[in-house]
Amino acid sequence: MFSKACEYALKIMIYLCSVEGEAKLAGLKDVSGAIDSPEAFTAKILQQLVRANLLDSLRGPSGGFRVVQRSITLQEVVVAIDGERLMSSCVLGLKECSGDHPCPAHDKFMAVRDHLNGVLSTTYLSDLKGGVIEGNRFLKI
Amino acid sequence: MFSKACEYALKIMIYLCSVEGEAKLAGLKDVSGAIDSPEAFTAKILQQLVRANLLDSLRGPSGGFRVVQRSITLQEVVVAIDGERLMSSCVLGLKECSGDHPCPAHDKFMAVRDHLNGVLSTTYLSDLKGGVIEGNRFLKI
DNA sequence: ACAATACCGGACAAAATTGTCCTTAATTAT
DNA sequence: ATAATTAAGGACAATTTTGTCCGGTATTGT
Repeated sequence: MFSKACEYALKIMIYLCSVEGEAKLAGLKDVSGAIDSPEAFTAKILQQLVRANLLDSLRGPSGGFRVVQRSITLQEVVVAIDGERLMSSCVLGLKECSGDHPCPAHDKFMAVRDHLNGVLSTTYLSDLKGGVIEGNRFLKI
Repeated sequence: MFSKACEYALKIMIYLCSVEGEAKLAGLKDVSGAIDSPEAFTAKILQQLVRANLLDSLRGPSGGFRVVQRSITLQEVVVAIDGERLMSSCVLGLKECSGDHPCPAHDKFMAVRDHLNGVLSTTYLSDLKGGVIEGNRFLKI
């Protein structure tokens, strides 16, 4: 469904959202520890999220990463890492798959995709952080 | 969503279903031509589908491939190529993601997955062949 | 029998994804 | 100022996925 990088990205964002509402920074080690991901690879994904303006970063001692100060949907995270592919491209891989040039599965999957897009575009990171803070939702194992 | 191999597999199966209801065989060239896929790679996927008992094959002149004589769901095709991964594994990649050890997105995606599984397990190849035969659904471009 | 056809299967190659290493640049605290 | 800390970024390595090539085997028609 999502690439491995995108799975990490979602966990990163949810984690950073759950770690203090205010201004606290989490470093690379904190992040990769919290989500149990390879450190160097996690660094690359953090960079992508910073460039996509979903995270702020600060260097130097006591530096780290922080979620940008606004509401962020799961869709924004997915698009930042995996692009629009999942949202818009044909499940059978047709270059042009539209109402007047549909693949055989077009209608069936349209409904599923709309459902998925609905969830991704209406679910905010803040909707998910609660369970992590309370300790009844998990980011690893 | 699906691997490229799985996309090809679905197109292959739909095509073979649309090409005569009865006993006609289609060769590798027919298939890869009909779905616009690389021939040698298509051959590999055809082999996998034969081994998964979704296709029959016959060698020699006038040989080729044919859909096995029974109803086949999209789910069977997807599982044969991509495995259970899409159906059962956690969208955030947790090894164990269940009711009592859920990831933060567990509930949200459970609904999407159920929807997807519903479509895959209740849609038969025969439900899709009509549009291809009539020429208003397409397997390439 | 023999030649032509068409699938089988193993080895190999290319590309994409995932993951690592190491140097540089920025910032902080002493 | 200097040393310690932390992100940035480039190069590289491993793995997986996608795709190719070619000799082997079965089958058909003559």
